[in-house]
Amino acid sequence: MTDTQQLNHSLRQWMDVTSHRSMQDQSRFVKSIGFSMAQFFLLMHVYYKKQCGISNLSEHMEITAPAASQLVDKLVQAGMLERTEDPHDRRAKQVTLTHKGRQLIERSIHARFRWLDSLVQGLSAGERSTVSEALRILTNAAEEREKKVDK
Amino acid sequence: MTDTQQLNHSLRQWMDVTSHRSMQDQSRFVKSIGFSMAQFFLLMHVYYKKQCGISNLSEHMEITAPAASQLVDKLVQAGMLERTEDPHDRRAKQVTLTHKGRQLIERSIHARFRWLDSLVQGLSAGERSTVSEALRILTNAAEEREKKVDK
DNA sequence: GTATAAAGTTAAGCCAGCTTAACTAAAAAG
DNA sequence: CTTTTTAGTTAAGCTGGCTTAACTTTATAC
Repeated sequence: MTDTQQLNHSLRQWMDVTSHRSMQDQSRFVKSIGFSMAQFFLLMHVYYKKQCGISNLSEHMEITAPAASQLVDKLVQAGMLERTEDPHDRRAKQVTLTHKGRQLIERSIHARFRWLDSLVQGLSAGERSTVSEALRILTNAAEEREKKVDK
Repeated sequence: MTDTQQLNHSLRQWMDVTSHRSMQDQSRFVKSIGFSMAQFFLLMHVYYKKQCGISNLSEHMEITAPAASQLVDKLVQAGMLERTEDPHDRRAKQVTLTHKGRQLIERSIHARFRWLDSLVQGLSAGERSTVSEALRILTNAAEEREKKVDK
């Protein structure tokens, strides 16, 4: 087996295991906090964007502007989002997370983190350092890639 | 920084990057094939269970039995699931994926796989082997853990 | 400065997925 | 062999998220 085949195999196996897990966990978490997937996705996007407008959200989530507007509305009412006027363009709105909203997303990330954490709990010191190094490599690669996509 | 701290840091960073990505991709994929999240989750569960009953699904997805029954119904009509009578207990139904259903889930896994794949594309040979080894370790750990949970 | 385009909202209506209630049929318990 | 429990379905009704259509307000083009 060549190195490339080896890697492809590892990737495939890993995706197979995690695709199951992560969806399940995510969906349970979202349900447990009483939000819908749509609402959660939206909050997630704002979390990573830090700040964005309605049209950005609608584009990103592949829904119409009214749908985005309404979703934001409910999340503002729920105290998760803040919607303010863009000072540079008074037509536009700036949507940002409130403290409460940010906490929620961070809790969800932490919940996912715990699963991975429990996995490495049983590993030897050597295995841990290999995993640690690999994750560092992958994270960097992901960030590099993100930059390119953002153009 | 100790090894443990190092690992924790790597884990946290990685989760931060992937939690964004994977949800987004998943949601886009599901939308693109014209299914709902609920339907997709259900298919996913059947895929990993190989075969299961309505009550199992309802329990697993945390919805009522009628809801599960109805979801299954639509997916049977869509040609994704097969619903047969359990020979050992004629009250129960055995729900399994059709060929078409299995293909769909495999395509979704493959779609996620492609993202990871594109990440490792730019890595050096040394980095690749580290990543490959780490994924192997993690996959094993996940499988071990799964066994325990299943008791 | 008028016309056009863009950002967002409001309103009306549709559909999917969920729930509860009421039911059928088969198995398990007594 | 009757009673109770279990597995699943059907029906009615609610809600949430989505869409299109119509509108307001601000920015951009000519």
